[in-house]
Amino acid sequence: MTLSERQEHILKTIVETYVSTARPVGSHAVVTASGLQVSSATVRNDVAILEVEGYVRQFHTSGGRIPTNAGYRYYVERLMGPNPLSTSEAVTIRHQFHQAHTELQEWLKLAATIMAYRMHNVALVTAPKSAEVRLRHVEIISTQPLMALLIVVLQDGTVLQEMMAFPEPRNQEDLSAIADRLSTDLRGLAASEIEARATVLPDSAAAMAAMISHLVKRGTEQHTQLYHAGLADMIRQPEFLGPRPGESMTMLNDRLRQMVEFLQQGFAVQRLLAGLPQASDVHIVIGSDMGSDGLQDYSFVLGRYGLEDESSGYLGIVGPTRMEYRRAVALVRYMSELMTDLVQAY
Amino acid sequence: MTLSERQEHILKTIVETYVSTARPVGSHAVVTASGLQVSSATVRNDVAILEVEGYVRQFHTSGGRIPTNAGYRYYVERLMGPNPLSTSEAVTIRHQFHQAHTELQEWLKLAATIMAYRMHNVALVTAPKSAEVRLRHVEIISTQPLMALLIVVLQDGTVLQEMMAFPEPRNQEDLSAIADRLSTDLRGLAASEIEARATVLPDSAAAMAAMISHLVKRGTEQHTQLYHAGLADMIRQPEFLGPRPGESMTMLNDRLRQMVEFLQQGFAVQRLLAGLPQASDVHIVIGSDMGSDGLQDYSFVLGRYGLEDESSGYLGIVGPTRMEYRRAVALVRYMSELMTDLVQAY
DNA sequence: GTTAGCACTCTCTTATGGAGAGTGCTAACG
DNA sequence: CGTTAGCACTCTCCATAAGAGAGTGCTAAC
Repeated sequence: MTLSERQEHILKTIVETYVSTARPVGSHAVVTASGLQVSSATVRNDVAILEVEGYVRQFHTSGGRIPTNAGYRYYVERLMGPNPLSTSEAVTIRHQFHQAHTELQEWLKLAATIMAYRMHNVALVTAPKSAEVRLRHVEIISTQPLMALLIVVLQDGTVLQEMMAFPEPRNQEDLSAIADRLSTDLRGLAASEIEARATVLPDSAAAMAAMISHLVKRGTEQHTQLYHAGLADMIRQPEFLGPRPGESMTMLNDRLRQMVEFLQQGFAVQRLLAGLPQASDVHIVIGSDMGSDGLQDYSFVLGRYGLEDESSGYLGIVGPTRMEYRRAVALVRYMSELMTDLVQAY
Repeated sequence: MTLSERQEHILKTIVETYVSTARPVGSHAVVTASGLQVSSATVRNDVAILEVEGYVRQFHTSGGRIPTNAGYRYYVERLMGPNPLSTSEAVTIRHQFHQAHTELQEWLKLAATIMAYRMHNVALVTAPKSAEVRLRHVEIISTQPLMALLIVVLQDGTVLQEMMAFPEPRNQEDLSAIADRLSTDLRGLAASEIEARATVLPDSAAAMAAMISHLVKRGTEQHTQLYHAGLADMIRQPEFLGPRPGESMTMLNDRLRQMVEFLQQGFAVQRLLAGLPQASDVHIVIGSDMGSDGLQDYSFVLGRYGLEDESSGYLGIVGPTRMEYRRAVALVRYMSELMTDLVQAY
């Protein structure tokens, strides 16, 4: 069944009011906030329909309605509308963002911090990653007679290192010579090509080439570095200031812990990001949608930045399902642009 | 005034009982837990003295005592006694720790995770840092005609990178030649020495040498990479499961946020660690002692690892003042040893 | 110095009774 | 037939009260 125009207007009002007040929205509040020229009784009839359709729910008989995850989704897909950032805000952000930083790492952190601060929620940013990774340079540093540190620099600037052991002592000069040799031989090759080339090298170099191939491969698949900021900001949200109606203190604690664990376990974030559709626009995940990862209480507004297939990363905002989706989308989109510019400059 | 032997025994019992139960300890509980051959009335007399001396306090007239920060400090300094880890636990840890990891980063993370898991609290580990940092290798990668990525590898394996711009186009071959030249010229030098040498180089190379010196200097002062784990474990502690007696929900929220912000702001951690006395044994900070950083509710058990003045880092455990100090000290000490071995192997 | 006894105090839990908010229903209206 | 006014009903929230429980502080005896 499809909603009438007025019902949509009411749903929109409920979502936006609840998002800004964090309290259940009653029929009277809808009338005053929506500007509709109808009585609260009429609204009540429509709200009853919204409830059977599953877009809103009430916690107790006399306590206004709040949106369900389905309600948020309807809002996001059909009612939200565009919201360009105010130009003044865009200027402020651009200015903050282009402060004297020169390291990519600092930029990534800054991007996360800016988004977190402006949304009062957690922000995620991953480092940009190239689709095809090729070797740039090899360096070997002797640490002990039988051990050395193998350093591999990839073409996108990623640096990987690994310890290696020898059956017999090697000195630094030998190692440097080998490294130079490997650098020139293998420069510009991808992991699989290095592996192939390894078979035609002398024994000692072959072992190293295998390790290098392994490292380059790891660089390809690598859990890209993830930055997040704003956990403290998110905790200030009313969702964490006390148990919700019907919720025990323990459940509040669990809810919070789910987010903390999610952020701690980088792979969970990676899994989420990997599951994104390729469409390059901003993507919204509400209540972790079907995936019952224990993140039902959180929503994600996620975007990509960078150059398709060349060097791209993800960024996004995470917070309680009660979130300013419109602002979040606008902000993510804007930061994507800024970050894309940055990557292109690199 | 100095405490009698029995009073110390009572204080010890109160601390240990409170640490394990998280509930105020009454006189009767002290009698049964301590094994003292006196009545509860006698204990009450002594406890009254402990209270005027400031080692314990009670929240309400009829609610047992809990240790004050001073009480914890007394316990830690005089009553705690040694607690070697059980050999079985040590073996387990050693085994966990020496699983197939080859990257330093992974080891640091693992160390933090192990400590956090075993203490149900937050664990901190910093990367090892050399006191004197010297240049190992320079690499320059052209990204655009007018821009390049400068990569500097230090002798301890640290890698730093920075973007640089040129007034006129440079191709990769030129840049590689310059990098090779700089590598051989500056290898093994410290930041100040590179700066001095820069003045005698031709113009173009001088600018780069200055940048390199700058990077090496940054490597020296650098906020060393900080790893933490176990925030989710700490949140499970009863301290965060509900407001304490007399505490509002907001205060609980604030308390938690203080820790989150502390961990987020790496520099706060660095400041704390920098303030440690040089003594190489484990150091305990209770309720942030005099420093009123808003961390009055937390204690730190901190240790160092690595080789004095050569390559050393910090590790430690952070949690509510109600903490198993003895176990924490033993664990930190043991992990220090393991990490020191690791650094020596590097 | 130690102990038994006991009144006292304070919290925590449970019960009770409005006040307030918002609904759902019914009947009337255009 | 959609819309509206009116009103009883339900449920939460808050303050108050009473009783149980725990632990103390004091006093007097050992």
